[in-house]
Amino acid sequence: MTINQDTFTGEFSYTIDAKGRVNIPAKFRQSLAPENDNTFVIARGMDPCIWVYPLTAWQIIEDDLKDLSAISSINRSFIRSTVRYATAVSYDKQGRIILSNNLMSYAKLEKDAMIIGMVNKIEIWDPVVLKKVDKKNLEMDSSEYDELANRIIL
Amino acid sequence: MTINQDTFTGEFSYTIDAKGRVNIPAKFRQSLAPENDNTFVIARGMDPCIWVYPLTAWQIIEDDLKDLSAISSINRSFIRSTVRYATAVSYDKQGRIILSNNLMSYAKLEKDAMIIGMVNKIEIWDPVVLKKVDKKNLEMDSSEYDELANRIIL
DNA sequence: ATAGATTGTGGGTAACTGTGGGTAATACTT
DNA sequence: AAGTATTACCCACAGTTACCCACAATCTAT
Repeated sequence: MTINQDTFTGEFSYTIDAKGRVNIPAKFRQSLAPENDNTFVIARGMDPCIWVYPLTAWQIIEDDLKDLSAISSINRSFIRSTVRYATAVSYDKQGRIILSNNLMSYAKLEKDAMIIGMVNKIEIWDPVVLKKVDKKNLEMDSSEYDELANRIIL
Repeated sequence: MTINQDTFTGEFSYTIDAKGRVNIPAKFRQSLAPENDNTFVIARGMDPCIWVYPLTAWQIIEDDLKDLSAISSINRSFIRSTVRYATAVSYDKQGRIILSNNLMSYAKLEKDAMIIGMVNKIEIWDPVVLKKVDKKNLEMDSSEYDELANRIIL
């Protein structure tokens, strides 16, 4: 059962094979809208992970980039760095996509991968890196975090 | 007789079987609005228990999460920690849902489960953990508790 | 009190999913 | 142009999941 089209939740553990292929969780494939044509766009995440967008969502991001002049230079440089390594990838009959070497080494991915639904996109993490970042976040965020929780969680 | 749609009250005791299935109390199933399509979303509770939302209630949370900008790292980690363990689950012909291993170990669930109506959502507790938390709350909260009671008329 | 329906619990089976590898087609190099 | 490397597509299999049926206990109604 999927929640919404192009909406992803949950955490899954997969392995990357010798050819650099990872499975996209069946649940995510099912919630991908048909217009996307079995295609995602992989890009550099702002955290040390790979971001995976549905094709059509990525197209909207690209359109927004055209209005970039209005935005600060900091945002421009961040957008440049995330967009730069973006690649469209379709999954094969078994539901796998191929990760580029660039992105794999950026996210320090090797054999194991944690795939996390982030509502409008998907993240692919190396388990060790993820654990580290989790720990760091636990130590840092709490007050703003609580404020968010009060606003959003019922 | 149900009180309101998508509103849950009362406490029930159930067993989790070898496949990780628990029954949703018939009373709760009956008060679940038809738009939910026999589907709940299970997620990590703020206490060591599982939170169970009606699908449509969860969709509202998701929509709010979509509006958070990914540029802020706090937003990102908040989204990640909220959505990560969230899974949509429909109940089967016998009225059972399947709990993920992740959530079961988070809530220390094994064989027995207490299912508690929390008005807009449902909580699933391990009986032992629940008893402990109840006891701790009794010792601590009394002043805040009174203050709440003054605001909400019973 | 009894019959019928409903509810909670257990198990079986067929379809699907994740993972590995193979082969043909394409691109690259010299 | 021929050989080599890379990519795209196909097949196979084991483990898991989703779905179905069964039954005992409880509740409802006459």
